[in-house]
Amino acid sequence: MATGRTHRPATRSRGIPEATVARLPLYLRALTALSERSVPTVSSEELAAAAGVNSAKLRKDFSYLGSYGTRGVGYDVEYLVYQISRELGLTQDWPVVIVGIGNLGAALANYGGFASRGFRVAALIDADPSMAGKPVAGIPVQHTDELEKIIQDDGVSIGVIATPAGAAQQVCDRLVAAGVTSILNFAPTVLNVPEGVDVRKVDLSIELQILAFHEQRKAGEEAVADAGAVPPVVARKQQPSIDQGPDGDVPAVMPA
Amino acid sequence: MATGRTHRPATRSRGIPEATVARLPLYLRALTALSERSVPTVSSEELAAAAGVNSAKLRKDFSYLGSYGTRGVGYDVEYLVYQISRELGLTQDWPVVIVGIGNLGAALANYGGFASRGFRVAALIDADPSMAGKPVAGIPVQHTDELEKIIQDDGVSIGVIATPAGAAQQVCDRLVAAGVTSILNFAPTVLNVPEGVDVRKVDLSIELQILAFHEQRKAGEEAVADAGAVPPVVARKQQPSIDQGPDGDVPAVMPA
DNA sequence: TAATGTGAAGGCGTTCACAGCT
DNA sequence: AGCTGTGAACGCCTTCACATTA
Repeated sequence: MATGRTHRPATRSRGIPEATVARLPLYLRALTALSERSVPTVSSEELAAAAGVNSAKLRKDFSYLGSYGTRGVGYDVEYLVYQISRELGLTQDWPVVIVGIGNLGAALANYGGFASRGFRVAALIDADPSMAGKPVAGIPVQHTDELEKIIQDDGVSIGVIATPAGAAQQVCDRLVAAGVTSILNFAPTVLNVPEGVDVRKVDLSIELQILAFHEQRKAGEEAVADAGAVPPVVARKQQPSIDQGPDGDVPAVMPA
Repeated sequence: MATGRTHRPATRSRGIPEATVARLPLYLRALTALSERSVPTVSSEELAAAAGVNSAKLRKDFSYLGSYGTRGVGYDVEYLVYQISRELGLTQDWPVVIVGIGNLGAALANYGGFASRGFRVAALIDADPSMAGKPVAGIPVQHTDELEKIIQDDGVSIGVIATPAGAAQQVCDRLVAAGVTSILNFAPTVLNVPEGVDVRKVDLSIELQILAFHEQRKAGEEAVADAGAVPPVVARKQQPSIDQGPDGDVPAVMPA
């Protein structure tokens, strides 16, 4: 253990489950929409529908934050917005650096959702010297050489990596060495970080592959459902060999 | 139940856990890298390290696919690449449409990882008539009016939504009506879809908020750890009020 | 001998169902 | 009467530890 302090906070029952934390932003978004429509209170049922979860889960989630509802009535929208914002740490300002200002980095820099909720783009950083000074989303791009200085001067603790895969680990190492402790990684690579640094990844390719798996499965189920009946009118794509037995069977291809 | 067929496939033990499916692309990526370096075999320990998981989990994951390893030796890299690709449905070609060619949509269109693994950008679609015909990533943008025709002609079953939040549900409805059954949603909205349609979402804002939660927590732990000692040399940001008791306490703000 | 494949145990998250409060 | 808050049951996922096999 590198840090020499206990893994769980010493404070009492502050163990909000990770799954719950991941849903708080969803609730917050739905609540914000209600707030803008000046809706004063909302029931767990209504809010759950707006957030796309079931109401039991929502109530359980909220129970980890405290007893913020009123039985027989529901939740006070404004109050909940504040409580969840505070719990997520959005009542303070988080400066963020984006490294790698290609297509994706530029898209992120222009993303409005950033500023709206406590996040502020402190700097855009790119390794290409010809990018330096060029404004993207109204912010001048700075060269990678400045990375450490920017992070230290602005007290940046969250970094976004939007570089090519090959550069990601190196950028990550420099971010961490300079003091960044949370990283959002868009590069298709596994990042190695020391204990105490959080990494979340967003990976288009993985998401598509997961969809493809289920899509393939659907095609297979169709085939099963249609077995013995007429073939589907629109054969959307060639049927994959849906099954070849549970195990121990001969694969179609066995290299080497 | 809309489809009138059983929820689980009728075929035998093909119940690959969702968590496993989500990791298969990671393994595949690591294996592909090994394959390019002409590494013939790999142990669960090595491959797990490359994919950023522990080896027991990896072996369990692979056990759902079948017995593809050799005891005392490890896994044949090429063979595994093929098996996982097949399992994920990547041995066939998946045409994909991207709707909403703003900064993000353009970034996605230019993303190389697309073509590399079974996915092909069949069309780029945008509601702005002035975009029509303009090439992005070498592909001419088409107007939303063409959406249904494109999907049906090309047999597209996977759609990517990169529109503003306000347009997302409407686009989603049209995609689904035209035959799309898997959607990757980049818009910050909950999408309502009929049974049988898969939606995965990628939400920058949510990811950042989750990071902020943990970041805030770290700051709190530091404060606890440093209690009674000298303050940290670099006070990275103002300490959030780390805790105000487990529950039943008075909040700082109580609106209405 | 070395590393896979897998029962068994444990932990986490979801759902149920209802007690408790307004 | 209505809706929250939550113990309890359930199911999924992870981890352990070792029997099994090349």
